[in-house]
Parts: sequence; C-alpha cells; structure tokens
Amino acid sequence: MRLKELRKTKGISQLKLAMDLNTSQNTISRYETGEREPGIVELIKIADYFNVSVDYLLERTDYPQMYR
Amino acid sequence: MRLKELRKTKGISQLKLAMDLNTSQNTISRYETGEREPGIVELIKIADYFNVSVDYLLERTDYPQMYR
DNA sequence: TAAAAATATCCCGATATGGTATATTTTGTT
DNA sequence: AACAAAATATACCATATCGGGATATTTTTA
Repeated sequence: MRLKELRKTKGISQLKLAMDLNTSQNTISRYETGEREPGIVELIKIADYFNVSVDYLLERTDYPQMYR
Repeated sequence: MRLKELRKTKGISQLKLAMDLNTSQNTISRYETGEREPGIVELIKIADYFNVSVDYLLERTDYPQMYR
C-alpha cells in the first residue's frame, strides 16, 4: 500500500489521518507497516481521502492499458 | 463487487472460478451475494483473473479522470 | 418431471482485525 | 547534548470475520 507515501505527501500525521478516517492511530500504523490489511470499505475510504484510485493505492501499476 | 457480472460474461461457473483461484465454490458465492468480502490479496487475484482494474471490480466509476 | 448442475446457506474452527494501553523512536527546543 | 513533546510502532486481548465442508435450495438440461 502506498499509504505512508500519500500521507507524507499530504504532510499529515497518522493521528490526523486516523481521526479523519474515523479510526485509530495504531490502525494506520499497522496498515503502513503492513502488519494488518484494511477491508474493502476502509480501502475505499483511504483512496477517496487521497483522491487516488484503489489500484494506485495498491501499487498496481503493471496492468494493461485498456483495462476497464 | 462486479464479480457475478464478470464471471457471467466469461461464461464460467462459480466452481470453475473457484478452482482457478484456488478457493471454494461457497466462497465465490459469498462474494457475489455480498455476504463476505475478500481480502486485498484475493481481490487482486480476482481483478487479475478477469483483467480488470480493482476499481472497476469494485464499481468505482465515479472518480475524477486524472486520477492516479 | 427427474437428474444433474449450479448456487446459496448452516455450522464451526481458525485467523485476522481493531481498540486500549504502552513502548519506542523521532523531532524540536534550549 | 539533554529533555520534552510529538509521532510511530508494538503487546495484549476481545471480537468479528473468514473460509471450508457439508448440505439445502434453485436452476438448467435431457
């Protein structure tokens, strides 16, 4: 997950992100370290928050172009 | 999830899909009925299988264009 | 309309998840 | 450099969620 990178770019702390997403700081930490994985709902919340596609968030760059 | 639709388009049964994805038929059924949600790994497997983006799979059509 | 195929659901053990609390690390100030 | 504060990571734990096997139900086919 490109979470840490996106968060850093936005210049916010795990705590602020956590509050904005209605979750807790340690949960964000775990996503970033890869210790835990968010469910689909949370995944979409995160993508929306940073205005990126889920594919981008998941670092899926290597897919065909005319990909729906 | 646009799973049922994709599967139907491909004209395969839940069982065949399950075997191809190394899982069981009831798991596919539950994804399709929305009773359960796949984790990220499974989600990506499914997107790859059908050659679609995760966003498409998740029916995320309503996002800005120059979206990374 | 009976058999076969496909799909949905029940039950259950195993695993993963998220929260609180706490430890550790990093950053900033003097 | 030393200390305080902020930021991040980890331990423990209760609970939720997951997936499988078995089975029920529905749909398709002959």
